Amino acid sequence: MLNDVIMMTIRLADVARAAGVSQGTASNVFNRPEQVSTALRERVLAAAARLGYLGPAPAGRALRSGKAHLIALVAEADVVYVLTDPFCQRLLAGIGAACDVAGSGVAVVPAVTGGGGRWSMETAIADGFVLFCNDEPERLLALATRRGLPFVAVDSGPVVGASTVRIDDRAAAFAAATHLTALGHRRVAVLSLELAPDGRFGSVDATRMAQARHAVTRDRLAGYRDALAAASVDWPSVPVYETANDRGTVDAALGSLLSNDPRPTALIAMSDVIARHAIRHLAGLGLSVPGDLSIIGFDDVPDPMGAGPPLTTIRQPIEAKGEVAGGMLLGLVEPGDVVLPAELVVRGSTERAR
Amino acid sequence: MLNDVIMMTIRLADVARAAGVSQGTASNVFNRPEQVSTALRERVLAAAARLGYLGPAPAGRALRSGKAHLIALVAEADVVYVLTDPFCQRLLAGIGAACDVAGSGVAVVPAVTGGGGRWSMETAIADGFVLFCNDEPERLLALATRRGLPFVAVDSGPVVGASTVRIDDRAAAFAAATHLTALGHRRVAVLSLELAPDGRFGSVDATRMAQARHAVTRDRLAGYRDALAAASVDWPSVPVYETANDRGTVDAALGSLLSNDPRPTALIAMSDVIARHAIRHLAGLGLSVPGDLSIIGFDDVPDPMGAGPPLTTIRQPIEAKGEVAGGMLLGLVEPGDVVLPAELVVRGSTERAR
DNA sequence: ATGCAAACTTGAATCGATTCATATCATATC
DNA sequence: GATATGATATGAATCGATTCAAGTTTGCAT
Repeated sequence: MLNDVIMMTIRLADVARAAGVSQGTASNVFNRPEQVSTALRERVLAAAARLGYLGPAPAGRALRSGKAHLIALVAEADVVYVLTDPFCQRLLAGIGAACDVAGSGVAVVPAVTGGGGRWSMETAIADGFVLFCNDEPERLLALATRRGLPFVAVDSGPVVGASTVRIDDRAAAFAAATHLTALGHRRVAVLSLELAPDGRFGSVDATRMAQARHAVTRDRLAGYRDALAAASVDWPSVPVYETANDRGTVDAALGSLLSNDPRPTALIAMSDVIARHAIRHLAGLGLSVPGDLSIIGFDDVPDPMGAGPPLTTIRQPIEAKGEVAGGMLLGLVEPGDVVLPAELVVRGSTERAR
Repeated sequence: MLNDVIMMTIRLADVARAAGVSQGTASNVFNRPEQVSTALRERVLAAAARLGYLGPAPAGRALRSGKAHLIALVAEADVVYVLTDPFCQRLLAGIGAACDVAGSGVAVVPAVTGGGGRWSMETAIADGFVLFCNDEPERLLALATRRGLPFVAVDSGPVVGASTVRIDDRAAAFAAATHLTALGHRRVAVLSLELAPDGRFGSVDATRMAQARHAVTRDRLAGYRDALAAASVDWPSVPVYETANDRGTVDAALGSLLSNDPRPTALIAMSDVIARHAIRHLAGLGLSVPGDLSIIGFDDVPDPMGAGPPLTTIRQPIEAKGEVAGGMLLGLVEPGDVVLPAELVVRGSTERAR
């Protein structure tokens, strides 16, 4: 024992023994120093230093205390996706802001892992989850409920019995479409996000539209419709195309859309990403924005490419969404259904119809 | 006991008892199902379902197994800073890529926390750390060593006994400055990152330069010097200004720099952030880039503003840095001192001197 | 001296799982 | 029929701390 050459990790119990105090006291030295007399505290600390004790082991502490001091952003996607997507990045930064004030950490967690992965919402050591619902929220909500830890859903729409954070997508979309009609546009088309996660894209009819399951998509669509109808544009004849928020599906949608005669004078994109892909596609065809077509986006995320005209869009407070959601989990914000403000930002991608 | 109304969490032991097997067997059902006969496995699973067992509790598992399935990016900064800084974001995405293949998660950790924060490199439950050394690495390295978990340092320069990931900053800086001299520029000035973390900015003399502690800064400076000297530019007379990579210090540096007569024809910025601030400052003065001055940056990070001319710069593989560092921690990449390639990217912010 | 409250310590229980050496049992081999 | 083999199952030890009721001291006023 005395001459043991094997390097062993020092435990709190070893420190306590070396200092000649109980383990409870040793624990107090590290966790509530004011409870321990100065002399004893120093004796224990000295013993700890002498033995090379590294401080209370986080895993043991987490097991016993039930706190991990970590909150996680969960999405139905890879870790890389979350860390790469501009929306998620800003959401994460917002969560980080809340964590910084509470002294917690932030992690990224896929809802489930494939293969032998051991890191998912089911296995993550965390105190709570922020659910990023970029699609029907049911699955994520079910998983989170099953895990039995607190959670807050972002962009899920209202959920009974759960805390949620969102904007009024319908009103914001109404403002977006109204901006265009106010500029005199009457031949408009909508480039939508996915209505259902079934891999179907392209032209959308009324049946399909009624299937929209994701709150955000459904509400934005409703807002566009209301605004156009309010301006006496015949909604059923407005072309609506479904895209996957990526280059391929936007290109395909535009290819089909632009063969319509007469061509629309304005495009309503349900995201800035879609809007920018559209602008790129149009540029490839020699069409200018807003000269030939006006385009309005949604979200107000910076352009990773740094190219193209500044986008007219709806600014939504993404960081604030994260900060509120994280704050709820950390006891900084009253839980509930929080609706944050969004606003129209007019830049250079829209102009008066000719 | 039978009529206990209190909701209690079900433990593995409860499941084992209910299924009439040992706890060891119950554990095997969840962790090495192939070790357990089908009949028994189903019996245990049924008992688990009946009791509403949520699966092995992560905290208990982490304590016993010593694995957290999480790796963390550590910086001497807030969580928000890391999640906001474009360099860190990409580093994080690279780490995430490695995590995705290994089935691990990724978190952000400040080196130390202020106040009562419980989340720092000392307390995080993780399997290893990626150290983002944007300054002298000593402190971070010491902290990581003290914590006793594996770590990999990014941008620390070589460190004996530790794994590191970096680019050849000196060679890359040489290429940057050579690009300018090859275009005929002879009156150049350097906008540097911080040489020492003491809050001193502005004009840098030889003494100060010799104090450069951060490997990246030191090496880039050396590269610029070598390249300029190789083109017979008198290095001691080249103005070097230290900035904090932010608007204020860049503005101040340029204010002083541009009063020199004759004015430089080219600026060498040690980061794209500095370069963009410089361009903005010059634009405010009615000076155009590259018309009036050429500017070269470093890093190749996208412009969050999406404005200004496309920047000539050095592209460094930031995601790859993260992926390699993470990979080392996860056993996907051989540990060691890895030097990744960087390359000159010529865009529109530099042109031939007149 | 005595009584009492306040301050400090202790010890044992507990958090929830994993691990591995050993025991059991049925089958296959000679 | 005896023995070796492989597949399964067991149980106790262990990971490393926190917590709290109960016990012991100390300090102070009377």
